[in-house]
Amino acid sequence: MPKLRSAPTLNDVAKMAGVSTATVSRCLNDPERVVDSTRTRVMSAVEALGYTPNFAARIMAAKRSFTIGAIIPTMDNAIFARGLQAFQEEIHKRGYTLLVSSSAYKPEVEKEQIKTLVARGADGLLLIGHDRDDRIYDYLDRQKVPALVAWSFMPGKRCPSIGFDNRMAMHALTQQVLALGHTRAGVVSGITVGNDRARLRIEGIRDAFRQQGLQKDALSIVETPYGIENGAEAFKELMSVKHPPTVVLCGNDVLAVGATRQALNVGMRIPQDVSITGFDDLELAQIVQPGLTTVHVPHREMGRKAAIELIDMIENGTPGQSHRLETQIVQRNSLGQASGFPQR
Amino acid sequence: MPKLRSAPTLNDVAKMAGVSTATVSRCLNDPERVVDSTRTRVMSAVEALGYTPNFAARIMAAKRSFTIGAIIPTMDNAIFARGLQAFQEEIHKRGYTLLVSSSAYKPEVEKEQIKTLVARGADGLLLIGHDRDDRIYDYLDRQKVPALVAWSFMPGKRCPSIGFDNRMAMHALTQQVLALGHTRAGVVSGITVGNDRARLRIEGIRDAFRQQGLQKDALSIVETPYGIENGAEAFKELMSVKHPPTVVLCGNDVLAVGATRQALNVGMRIPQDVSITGFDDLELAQIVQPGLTTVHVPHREMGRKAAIELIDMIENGTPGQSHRLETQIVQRNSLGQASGFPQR
DNA sequence: ATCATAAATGCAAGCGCTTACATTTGTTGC
DNA sequence: GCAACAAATGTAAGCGCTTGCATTTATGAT
Repeated sequence: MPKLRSAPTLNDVAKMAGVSTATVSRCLNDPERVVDSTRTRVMSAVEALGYTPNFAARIMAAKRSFTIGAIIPTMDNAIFARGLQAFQEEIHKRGYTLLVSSSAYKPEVEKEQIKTLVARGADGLLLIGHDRDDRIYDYLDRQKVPALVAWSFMPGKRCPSIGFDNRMAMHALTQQVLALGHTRAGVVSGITVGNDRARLRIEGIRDAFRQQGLQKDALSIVETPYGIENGAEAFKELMSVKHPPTVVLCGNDVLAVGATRQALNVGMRIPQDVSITGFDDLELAQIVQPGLTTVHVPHREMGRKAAIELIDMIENGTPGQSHRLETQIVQRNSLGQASGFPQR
Repeated sequence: MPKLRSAPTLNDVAKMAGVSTATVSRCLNDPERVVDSTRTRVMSAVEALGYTPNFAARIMAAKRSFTIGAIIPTMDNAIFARGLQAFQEEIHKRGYTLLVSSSAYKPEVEKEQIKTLVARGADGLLLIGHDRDDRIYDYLDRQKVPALVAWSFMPGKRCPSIGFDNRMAMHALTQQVLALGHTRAGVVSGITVGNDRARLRIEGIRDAFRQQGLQKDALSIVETPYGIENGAEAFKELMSVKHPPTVVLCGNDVLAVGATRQALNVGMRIPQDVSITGFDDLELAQIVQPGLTTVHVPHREMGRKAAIELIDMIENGTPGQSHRLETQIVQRNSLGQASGFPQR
């Protein structure tokens, strides 16, 4: 029976070059260890056969894959794109490949993806935010796969993190808002369950209000999934009360853009009639009219640092160190004084 | 010497449950084949040990991974996000996992990523556009990994494709533009080398101009990488001549948004002073002011159909069938009459 | 030449899983 | 109670690669 032609293996190459599989393997992974003449012979056999190593086999034998996995909540908008791109560039420079998958903000999907990536031999994992079942961390420990959290900075958690202090950043922005005389604010937050970033941003707002001695009911909060449409809906909801807020603080730029569109649609002027702020400083923020006042997050730097730290954890077995990055408020035109302010 | 505690294997589970590894394997992959009582026993061992199968081993033994790879040119903006999300949802429904990587529009990186994904046992591949070295298709054939092209529709190529006719779509848009009296157009295109989409869109524009009997020099074309900033730069360049075009056709929405910003920055009114069009109909297009007239691409449908087709190729060994999707021109406000038109 | 030493290569044991095939156990009809 | 068959389980051979160790070959000092 004729054997099906199938992908060439190490063995085929070895036979063709007249050497052992070990030598071929070394040729590929550690070329200095084999003498020039054989190497040339082997390489031309590789070429002639169009051989590519089978990673599954390689991973299994070497227990090392030079692959890093990342699980992000969504690919559907730009929130994670820039940082991840930087992450990928950096690890690529160091000989690793990135595999990404998205959890759609669903904890159980994330769990599954983590297992998939680990089972597939990822040498390390990049995760977003700290919020997840403790058993996942146990699992990672047991499998001895180092993981690093980004987009959040909370040292002392089970996973080292590279990011910024969501709470303080939002706190600073809110202080600025309050200084402009606003006393009633609406908040359009992302879904907070399983999302520490969203939760902490709200806390930051609350901190500032408390500090200013404002009542609790000065704040009305709506939670909604990320998405422009959702931002618009939430804005509508916030505005449909007797004394609507004079400013709407949004959990991110995508929501803020939705809010902006809705405001414009119903003929409100920004910031004269209502102020709007965002978070992230995506490209969107400078495109929308009026330009969005928002919190700038150093996405690329975060991606790069995360890559460096994670690879250190992988290669040197270090526990990993957390890094805190600075955010910065970007003034554009969507935030103004509260109407009627100053008054005395 | 104490053995390092390491991840539990099939063997550990088998021992704990007092069965053979074969039974455990069957429990996991084909539960009906094992009787209830043993299954319970095995499952609780799995639970107790926190066992997860090692994919590398599984792939190697089963020659099947239930993984599909996708290589997209970039994750840095939203162009591919929506379609890919739909793709992922659909394959997930059918029990597959998606692994994504991005080539940064570099052919040699793409080639490497393809090999990585194949070597890693991907059962099938989703590729963007047809433009690539023939040897890559040879390689895919040899490895017997089915591949499908999206974002392009060109039956008869080596790979079946699911997408739209970039040339016709742009042709239709340009006809509409010309009907408004424009006779000099600027074009901001993506880099055309290795990018059939970009090239075909330009061809579509040329077709329409030719049809209208317009001179060749009525068209000035600038190529630039995708990116808002680049769009702005390109626009500036196009406008810096004696008789600048009255309309700028952009290869995609991202470039168009950049062009829009630049126009606004130098005080031009859109569309009174200059018209701008895009391609893709990203969310961006409705956010920018004025709303962008563009070509709507059915991203989600494309993603879904691609998933269905590719899985059919994988599971039934079919050669794969190409599907053509319809695009649609979306009128917003960035396209208007040529200034001074109608004139006679 | 000769022997110690280093460099290059080969040998073969796994890595953790699936699966054809063999064996055991359970079921059914008479 | 037993043959005949089906269902459940076990056995063991790989899948393609890496790598510790053994062996061969080259190098160089004497």
